[in-house]
Amino acid sequence: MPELPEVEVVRRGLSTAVRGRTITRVDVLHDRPVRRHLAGPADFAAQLTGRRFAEPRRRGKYLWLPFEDGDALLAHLGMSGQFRSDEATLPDPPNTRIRFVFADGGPELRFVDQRMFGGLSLSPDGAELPAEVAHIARDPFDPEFDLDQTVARLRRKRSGVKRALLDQELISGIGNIYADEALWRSRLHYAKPADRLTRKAAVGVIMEATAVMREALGEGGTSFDSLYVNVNGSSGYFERALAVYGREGLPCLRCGRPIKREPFMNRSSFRCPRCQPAPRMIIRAS
DNA sequence: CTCATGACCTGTGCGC
DNA sequence: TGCGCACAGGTCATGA
Repeated sequence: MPELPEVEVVRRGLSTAVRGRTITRVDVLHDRPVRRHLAGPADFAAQLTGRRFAEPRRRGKYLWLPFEDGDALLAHLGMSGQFRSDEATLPDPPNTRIRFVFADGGPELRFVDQRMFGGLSLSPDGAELPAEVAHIARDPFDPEFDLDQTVARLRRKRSGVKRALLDQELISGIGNIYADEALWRSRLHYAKPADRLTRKAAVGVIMEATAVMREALGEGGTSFDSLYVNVNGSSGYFERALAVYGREGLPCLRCGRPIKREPFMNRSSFRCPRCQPAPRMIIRAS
């Protein structure tokens, strides 16, 4: 589930659930999600114990939870990560990997991750911008996001436009769903060379990506009342608002032609064959 | 430097 | 019923 809007929903949920609360115990139930904490699981638990959470932050799909006395808990949800805030009396959800217990005896925080591509680590001095996140570009919700600079860099990429949109060092937060949605709205084929986009087209596809993520966040916000976000994608937003993603064989909402699914970058791309035709082959000089 | 590819994991649903 | 395979919303290391 987690692209920018979903991660932002989680960030807001964490703000409500853990800000101002002090950790008294950390249980590492599986080592893999703390693999990037190089000092090991026991050190991870020891370092966090006794710390109090401040306001959670986000860049792109990365989350970090600063502590009031410095450092931060760095988190990435990967493909299947969730944070859950549950009363301590309730059993762990399946695939619970890390459990945080708090001094106030209130709800526990549980990091749940089926595939374990995500993970947690302690980022020393990471309150402002963790070193692990420094290579990630600003996302379009960032007040300092620079559209002109991003457009200029996009138009220098010698790759297909979808690959460029997914490049978290160019613009962060966009994943497979919102890339496909932005391309459909912009009537662009995923393989259109980024450096053949007009300035207008480049601006347009970034604006559409931003717009679709903003709409998705709005949907997530209205239905959000706990930390649970459905990994299976059965939330209302996905049923109602996606134009192409996951709609293979269904009619294009603009022209009625059946949506095609094609492999691209070891994943699926969905497009309308009429609205988003394959680009003409370009023979580059030298 | 840039770009493309496969590895990293578990679980589910489908066709046979 | 059981098995094998395709597939799942991400990132990173490693090659060319």
